Amino acid sequence: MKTKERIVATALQLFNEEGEPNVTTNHIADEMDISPGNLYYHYRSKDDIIWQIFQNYEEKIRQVLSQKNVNYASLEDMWFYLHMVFEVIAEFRFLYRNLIQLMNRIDFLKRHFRRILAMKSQTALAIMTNLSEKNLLNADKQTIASLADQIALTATFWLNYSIAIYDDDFDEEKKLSHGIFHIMRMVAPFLTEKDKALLDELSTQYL
Amino acid sequence: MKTKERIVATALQLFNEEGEPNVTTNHIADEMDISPGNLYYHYRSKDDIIWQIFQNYEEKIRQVLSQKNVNYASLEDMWFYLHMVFEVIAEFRFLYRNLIQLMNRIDFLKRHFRRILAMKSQTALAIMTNLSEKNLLNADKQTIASLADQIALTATFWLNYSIAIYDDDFDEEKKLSHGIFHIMRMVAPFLTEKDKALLDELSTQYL
DNA sequence: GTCTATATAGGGATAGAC
DNA sequence: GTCTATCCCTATATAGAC
Repeated sequence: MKTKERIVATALQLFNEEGEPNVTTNHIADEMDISPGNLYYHYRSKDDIIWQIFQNYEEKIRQVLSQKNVNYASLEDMWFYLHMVFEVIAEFRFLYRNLIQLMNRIDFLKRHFRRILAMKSQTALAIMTNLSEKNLLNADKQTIASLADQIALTATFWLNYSIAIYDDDFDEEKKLSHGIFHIMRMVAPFLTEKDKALLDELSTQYL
Repeated sequence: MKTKERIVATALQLFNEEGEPNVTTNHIADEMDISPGNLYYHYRSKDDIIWQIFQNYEEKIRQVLSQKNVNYASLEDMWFYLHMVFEVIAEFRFLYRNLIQLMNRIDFLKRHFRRILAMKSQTALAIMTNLSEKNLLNADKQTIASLADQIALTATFWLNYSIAIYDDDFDEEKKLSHGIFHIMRMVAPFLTEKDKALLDELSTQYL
């Protein structure tokens, strides 16, 4: 791996572990065993590094959110969608932990994140509309629209919520699947009896 | 107002306006036309000021969340509850904007906020259980429990969500009532027809 | 209680040699 | 591309006079 890529990889790791405000450019250079000057040869500023990480994030999340090649036709598909979204969020969790501050500091990031958030909502809406048309989800348009927003909000802030509410050493992996179940339970009242049962079964298996 | 109180009041105002990380102790002193030295005579550190503000917040939110003197018996009561919660959140919104960072920095704050969050969930649960027993809310226990958590999560992060999603100059007041409606729409599918109609009416009035 | 002056520390970032 | 050395700036916090 080239130095330029290593900087981004190391920064991401440290940001996720320590929180972006607690990680200085010197820390990053130290961790990589390079000099601070070298780091600044590759990136003009700390925000430049963050911006590069964000672009990597954006590429990944867009792939998940573009519905082109997938036809969501069952509850499992929705499950799958949520799982992928939460995976990407976990990989770039520092972005979500300090979202407002980062958006205020880096204007590009604000605009791009806003668009991604809208996409999340739209994708959730598309999936549920699809399920509704297949009679797998029994809810009117208004309810579905409201659920879609709610799913986007919950996915975005679930990690913060679980940090706020659980003990610190609570297993990372569990937090994620807990979040997915949390969302599925919001949808549960509108599922068919068969899918409700499936969800209950999965609950006992995973939680 | 004594200087000690003015410091807290000014700090709260600046934190809310500029974001806590962007406000230094010098800014606070400047804004008050006192010297930085004087500020440090009254408070040992910046975190000490934040801790004092937090205690003021805690007192207010506990009053809202203690259900002792209120018997929630109608949809309007729930509305009222949400309104009061959102008011307090708005008054201390800087806490919510940088929640994770502040919790990591100030250990007391973490523990206390955790307890308050649990109370929010419990109060929402109590209200809805009450409504359910009066047949104003038609949902099973599992659904109600899930809704209660969802309400606590949404109330906590609604402000961040609206900052993330809306234009910056979007009216503060509207953001709040928008959040209340958002929560009410989550509950709507389980309301009586009469209350659903009431909600729709209020929607057209307020949004 | 309040001021002025200052210590201390650390972070972001650059210059110039190699 | 990489290093060393260093500059600049700002933030928290303290000392000591009034």
